[in-house]
Amino acid sequence: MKRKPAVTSRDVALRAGVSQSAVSRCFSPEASISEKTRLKVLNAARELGYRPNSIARSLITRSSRTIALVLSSLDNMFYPLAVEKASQRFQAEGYHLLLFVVPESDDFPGIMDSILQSQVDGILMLSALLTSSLARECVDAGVPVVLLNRSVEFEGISQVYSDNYHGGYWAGSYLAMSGHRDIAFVAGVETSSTSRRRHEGFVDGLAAHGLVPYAVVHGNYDFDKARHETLALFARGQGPDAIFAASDHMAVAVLETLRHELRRRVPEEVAVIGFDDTPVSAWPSYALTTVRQPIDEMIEAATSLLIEQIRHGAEAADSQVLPVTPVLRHTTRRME
Amino acid sequence: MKRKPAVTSRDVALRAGVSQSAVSRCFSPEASISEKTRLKVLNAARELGYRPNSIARSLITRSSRTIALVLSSLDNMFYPLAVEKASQRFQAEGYHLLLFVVPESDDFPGIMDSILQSQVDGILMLSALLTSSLARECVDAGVPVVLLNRSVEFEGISQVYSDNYHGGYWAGSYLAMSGHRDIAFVAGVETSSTSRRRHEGFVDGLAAHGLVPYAVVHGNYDFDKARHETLALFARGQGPDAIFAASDHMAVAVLETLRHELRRRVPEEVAVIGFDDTPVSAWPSYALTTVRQPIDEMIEAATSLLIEQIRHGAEAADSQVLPVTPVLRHTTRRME
DNA sequence: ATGAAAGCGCTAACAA
DNA sequence: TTGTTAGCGCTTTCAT
Repeated sequence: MKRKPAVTSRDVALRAGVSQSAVSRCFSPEASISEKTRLKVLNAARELGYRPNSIARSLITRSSRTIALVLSSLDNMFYPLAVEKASQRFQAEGYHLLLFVVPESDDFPGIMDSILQSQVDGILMLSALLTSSLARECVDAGVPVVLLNRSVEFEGISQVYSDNYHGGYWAGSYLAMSGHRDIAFVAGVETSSTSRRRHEGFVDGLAAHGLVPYAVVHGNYDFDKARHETLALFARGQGPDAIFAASDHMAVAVLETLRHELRRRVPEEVAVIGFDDTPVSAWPSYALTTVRQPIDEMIEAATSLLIEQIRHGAEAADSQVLPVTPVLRHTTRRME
Repeated sequence: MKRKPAVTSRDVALRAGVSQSAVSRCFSPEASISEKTRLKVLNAARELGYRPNSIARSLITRSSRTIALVLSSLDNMFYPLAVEKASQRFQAEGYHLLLFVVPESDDFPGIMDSILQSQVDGILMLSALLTSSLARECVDAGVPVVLLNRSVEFEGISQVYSDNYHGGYWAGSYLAMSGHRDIAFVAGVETSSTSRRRHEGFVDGLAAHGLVPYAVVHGNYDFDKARHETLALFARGQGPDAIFAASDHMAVAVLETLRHELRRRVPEEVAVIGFDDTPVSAWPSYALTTVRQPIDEMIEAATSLLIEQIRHGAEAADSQVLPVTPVLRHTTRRME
């Protein structure tokens, strides 16, 4: 387990003929040190292959300069994209990223414990697993948390989300205005606030045109589950003439099932709308009409909020909601 | 920056009326301690909300129980899948994952420095950026490295890769045997050993049937670049009657371009083969014939190798090559 | 089984 | 500007 004894600042000090603290100062930007000693130290350091031990530094500064990024799956491209963007931002700010992929079924309190033990400076949550008691633990431990597209009934925690309600509303009313009457919703995970808000918006959007949903099924944000539910939707009766899915990932599953298993033409027989606007929805084979979430801006806002809160404490906790944008492509009919 | 003073083992010791080392022992599994004190300590710890500080532990044990996972992009689904799997494996072994997404253009030596400073116990490289001098630094620093689907001219570093050469060979010879004569290759990044080996295999596979490539273009593993190169392939002359792409991600770009921009029927006019077998290639709209990389097994092998090496030192360095499997779907014609 | 004491490698007062 | 000193919170001898 142990490695060969590493080169320490003392070794460098000895070799450079200066004190250990001089070496330390050499490696912290704002410390004052003469050019002469700086050079001596830097030389000795290079010769010895010295690298400051950031663990020791963290211990004393009480800051690991590390952020925990928590999510439950990477198979919806929304998440890889978010991770990539977050990684860039944090790297630019001098933070490392500790990644936790926690399947919904896992022992989440245990994971939270392990996250808190790891002394991260902040937590960026893209997963729906944070209960309010867990949230309280974070706040008690003084660890800033920002939730992305999640919500928890606990204040003092920042949240960034897109306007899921209006996205759902737009989808519902757009489909209604396009002349559809039997409009189904493929929801995400039942407990997810994101899916619930989209659902609510959708229902209200339909209601504005005197409609109620043809059916609501649960796709759990999962490809295969969405496929099965689509099949089920058409198992008896006519089936819907339009489907709104709570994510592009599920919308693609719906589309594939419609075209290749149910032999329905899209959008002529059944229209489809997704949510997210991940790259796949722009691919010509799908050309999916969808509700765009401004993912880059969302990550931008979330990281800024988190860093702000790390620097200035809990009073910086805040929430932001970003607008969504309809993207019209070819899985819906042109209105009139 | 600093947080409220955390609860330390001393606080717990005071409260429980035992020594600080007793508290420490309580939280290390193999230490000997009486049931009585254990209970006292555990109670005090709970009351105080104590959580061992893993930074301090790392400092003394010289092991952060953290692995650096380095990759250059997440937009090819191969990588998110790999990350997810790796995360599970490492989590199960009690390691944390530090994620580094390093665009090829970035200052890689600088990043390596930052990785080494962070005192990770090991590095899993899914990126092609490790030069041999950087590799030497890792070995000098005593940090085990495992390369996945990469290679570097430096020994003492473990490598895990799939049989890229035979994958390429199969693609080339299969297309030749299916009666194609003008077969193009859409390569990945020029410097990537993975793409090069696929290329070599492909060329030899054609040669076995007396063919040479119709053309070789560079898609850089990028969707848009692959699309442009596909367009270029058909810009003058007839264009190829079959295309082998070094990744599914590019193969999808090829397919989309072929069908929707060039109006070629696949596989009747042009056949397409990809590489990876990511989920997208199984989607009915593509039904992409491809060469499957056993991604789970690859990650499994790589993580095992890395953990082995962390435990038993550099002499455990080893390499493994895993077999690939052709997956016949509908972007190629049935032979004869 | 338990406690005292010695650090791990570093930063941050404080003095000089 | 520099060196001295005192820890950060923990694990790990070494006695007891």
